[in-house]
Amino acid sequence: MFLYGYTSIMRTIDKHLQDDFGLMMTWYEILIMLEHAPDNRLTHSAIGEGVILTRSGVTRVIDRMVKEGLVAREQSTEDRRRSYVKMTPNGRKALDTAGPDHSQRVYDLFGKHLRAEEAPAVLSFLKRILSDDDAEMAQKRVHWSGPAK
Amino acid sequence: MFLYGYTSIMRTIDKHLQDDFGLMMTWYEILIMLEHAPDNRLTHSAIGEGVILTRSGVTRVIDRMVKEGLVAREQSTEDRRRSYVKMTPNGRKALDTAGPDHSQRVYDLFGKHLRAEEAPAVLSFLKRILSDDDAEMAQKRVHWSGPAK
DNA sequence: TGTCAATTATTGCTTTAACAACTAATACAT
DNA sequence: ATGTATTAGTTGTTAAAGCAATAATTGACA
Repeated sequence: MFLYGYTSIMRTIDKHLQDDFGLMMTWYEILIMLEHAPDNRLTHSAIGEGVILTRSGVTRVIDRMVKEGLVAREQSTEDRRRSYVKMTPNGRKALDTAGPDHSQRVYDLFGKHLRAEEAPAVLSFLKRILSDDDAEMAQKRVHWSGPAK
Repeated sequence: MFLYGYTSIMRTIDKHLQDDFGLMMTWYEILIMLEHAPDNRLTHSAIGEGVILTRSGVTRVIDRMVKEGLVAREQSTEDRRRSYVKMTPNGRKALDTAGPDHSQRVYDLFGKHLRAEEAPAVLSFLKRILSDDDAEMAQKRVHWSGPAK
């Protein structure tokens, strides 16, 4: 079954990241997001959308990451409700350390198995699934972002 | 990103199952396993392997399912350490009710997007990933099944 | 056959994350 | 301009699941 396989693989990846680098997978993904964000910082909401976490979830994850020195919070000046989360040098270091190893692992588990002839079919299939899900999520987001109605 | 998309889809499925039928996805999967098991019953360990849950996790999930009347525990007579988990008529009813709807949903989210020309490539790709993961899990299982060493 | 090892399940404790209620700040409408 | 609605984030509480330790059997072998 798909579900089984995927879950199992995710566990594997997660465990490696944690055991080898002390990084929760969520942390890793947040660091990746920050790496690509302008000025290496994002609001809580942006993070929540990227990682699929509720607002309270984000608050707490960030709390832990702050405690570990991977990110820092900066109050926004334009909109004082907002908190920016910014990657610290320490955070970047963690990312640089874990990154190659992690990529390799993902490659071993997924990419390695993708043969050239299959690539187009597989990719277009996945793309279709995801874009469809995005559409569905767009509606959900209302629900997500606060108590519906 | 794969991770994002998959997680998001899983959430969608999970939420529907819960909202519409009051079934946790794990419960649903356990019921499916039981449906195909001889005499509709399995030991805790077997369930744990199928659903990817630690032993304590299984104990507790089953506790809840028992409380909901979906399954019942039967002490094994041959090996008195074992507890069998058996699907109750109520459990079957729940499965029959949720099944078609759930299948449809999975189809909408995944299957619908698979075009005939792509099917062979996608399937063989997935198969390779999973079989490789199985191999890796075989080693893990030691780890899983009890404190390593 | 008696001791030591392995297996099966349960329980205590901790962590992660969701939901709901709340606070603070900003946007909008009249 | 002021009251209402929205939005951003935090906190309290609860549920699910992992790890470690334990109990109860069963297996192995010497």
